[in-house]
Amino acid sequence: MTPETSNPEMAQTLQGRKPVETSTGRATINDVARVAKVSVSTVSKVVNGRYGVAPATIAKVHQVINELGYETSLVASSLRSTRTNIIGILVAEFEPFSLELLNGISATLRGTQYDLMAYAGNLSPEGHAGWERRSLSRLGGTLIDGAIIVTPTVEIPHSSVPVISIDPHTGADMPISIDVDNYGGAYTATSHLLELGHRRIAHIRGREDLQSAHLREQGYRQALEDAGVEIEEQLVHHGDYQHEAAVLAAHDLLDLPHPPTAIFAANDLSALAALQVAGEHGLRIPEDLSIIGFDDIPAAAQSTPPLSTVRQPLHEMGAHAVKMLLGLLAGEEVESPGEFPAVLVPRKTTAAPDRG
Amino acid sequence: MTPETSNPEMAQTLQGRKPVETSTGRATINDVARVAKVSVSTVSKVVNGRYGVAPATIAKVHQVINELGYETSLVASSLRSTRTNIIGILVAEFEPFSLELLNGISATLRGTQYDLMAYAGNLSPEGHAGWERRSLSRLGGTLIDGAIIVTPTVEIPHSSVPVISIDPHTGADMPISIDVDNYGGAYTATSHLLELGHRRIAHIRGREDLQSAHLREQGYRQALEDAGVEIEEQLVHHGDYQHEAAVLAAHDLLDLPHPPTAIFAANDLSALAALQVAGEHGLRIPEDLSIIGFDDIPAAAQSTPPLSTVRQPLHEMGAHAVKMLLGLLAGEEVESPGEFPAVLVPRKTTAAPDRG
DNA sequence: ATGAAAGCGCTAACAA
DNA sequence: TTGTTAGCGCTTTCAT
Repeated sequence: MTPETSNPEMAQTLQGRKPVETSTGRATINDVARVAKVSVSTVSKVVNGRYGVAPATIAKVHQVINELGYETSLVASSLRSTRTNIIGILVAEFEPFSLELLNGISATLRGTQYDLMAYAGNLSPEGHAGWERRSLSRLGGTLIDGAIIVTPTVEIPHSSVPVISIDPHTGADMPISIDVDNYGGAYTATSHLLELGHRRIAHIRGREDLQSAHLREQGYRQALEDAGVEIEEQLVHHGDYQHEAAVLAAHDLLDLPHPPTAIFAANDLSALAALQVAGEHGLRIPEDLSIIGFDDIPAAAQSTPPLSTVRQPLHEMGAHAVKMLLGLLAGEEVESPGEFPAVLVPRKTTAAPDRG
Repeated sequence: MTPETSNPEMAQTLQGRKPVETSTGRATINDVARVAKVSVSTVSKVVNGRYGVAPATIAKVHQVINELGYETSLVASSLRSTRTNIIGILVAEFEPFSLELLNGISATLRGTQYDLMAYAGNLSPEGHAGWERRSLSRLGGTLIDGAIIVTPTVEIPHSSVPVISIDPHTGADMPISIDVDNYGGAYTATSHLLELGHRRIAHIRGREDLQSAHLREQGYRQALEDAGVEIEEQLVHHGDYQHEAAVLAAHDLLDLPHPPTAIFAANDLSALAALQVAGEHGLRIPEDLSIIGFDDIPAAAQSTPPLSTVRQPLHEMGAHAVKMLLGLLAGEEVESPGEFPAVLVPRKTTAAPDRG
């Protein structure tokens, strides 16, 4: 119960002009209170602009705050109060897809009262299923006022804070979510190849447990069917949205006795992998093989040749997520919007098949 | 002092199989302790794998944890203990530059014990000077074990956690920092223009209070001088690394009675602005005007025509920052590395001046 | 092997 | 107008 708990050396600092640091390198509200000779609650009131503090006291406290370089601890205050004015965005990792989204989210949040905290906590030893539940639970309710979860793979439990999910990969009982038209985008990509004159069009799949992958495959199949092209099952190859598997897939596909003239990969990462493998096979792109991806990540524009793809309007999707979340936070009713349109971005990896 | 503080409804849940939720939507260590009929300290020991708990107790506690979906609160535990295993990256905002860096940082952190938290807290009403100090103070010492600060503009105070700064824009007393060769990059960009045959080369400056801007201008001036080209001061125009000012600058420059045939902008954002203005002036790029930027942000590759620029190896710089920070965290001595090389990326906005 | 109790830095009733 | 007090959820001695 003795009040001399910490940093006794700063007891009479107001007269000495030199800036004061706490021994631990960080001033606490207690330090401020002691130096200013007021109670911690008074300091708290000043810091939070509450009514009922004498002007002279306010001035004194502010002076000490400046002297000590005091800044309220996010952690401590968030533990006690409900509002933190921080929006959390939870991602499995910071790859191009999340980064694009983050860009749109950040831009939309500018000028509002909210700060943005992006958290990637995929590093659990048990693999990464359920990262979203863990992260949300660890941050939710205290640190952040609301969350945007990117490509969650499992159901999000009803959490203590409002949640919006972007491009959820399960079909299930998600909270309010934002999605691209996976089916339509795949249909568009495949049709583009068809219109160029391709008939032997292969597909490298996405992760089997994710609904987006299924929808993209369905779009692909439907486009072929509508064009009256029979689907050869050996041209539909396993993949999982990652580089490794796509490299394998591309090898298998190109080693076929009668290889495809075009490949539609379920995402850009896979398409880029196929592009690389095609090069190793001595194939010229797009003369010998057309390749198209899905997502339009930044790297797609920078490959040689630049990758044709289908774009998810990630920027707009992020922006929309923010608007919905702010609505939720303001206590409004919000509804999931329809699917965002996927648009064809033809670059240099698609062309008519070489009839030579 | 009564132990029945919260969630009394989950008192006899072990027999009922259905999953239990707390009334507030989030189970706490107290809920677990009560349901498992042990003390909170025992639960804490189990969660953190401390010695001295009976196997049977461990099993029971784990079972309850699963039932309740309990997850330790980052906020609460970080308030009490020193280690959080979270690295913080502090940015003014999530723009392309920081995002690129984040990408490299994230990749390097993968597989380590650390999670990554990126925080953008520029939204203070007083403008954004000093955001780095505030953010660091708010998160440091408790939430994060170490920090990487991107383009800090003021001196970083000795903080309670290890700090690495990337591309600090002051020349001053920074903590360990990572930097690109601003001078050399600017020299390279200007030389590129010179070699193409340009003589009337304009420069749109960066923010005057930032050292990087001065170095880039010096590189520009030195390259001209070394080439024996006299500098016309009216061709060196104010800018501040932002779109707005660059638009103004480009207008002024192109409205000159004897306009430049080439522009070296202090960063890509400014160059892209110039590109846009040149279009409005009816100029063909690169026939009528060459433009080169600095940074190589993703948007640079996607403009029409794609922007020639000088690249900062942001990925490597981020990776290096992580390595140094991990070293610091492990108690090792680390030194600031030399400047990272800036490399010329000629794209389609630079060409020999049109002699027509 | 287990639990009681103190306290991390802060906010918010409530008293004075 | 100011201070006292009781926690937020957790970790950590220190008893038992």
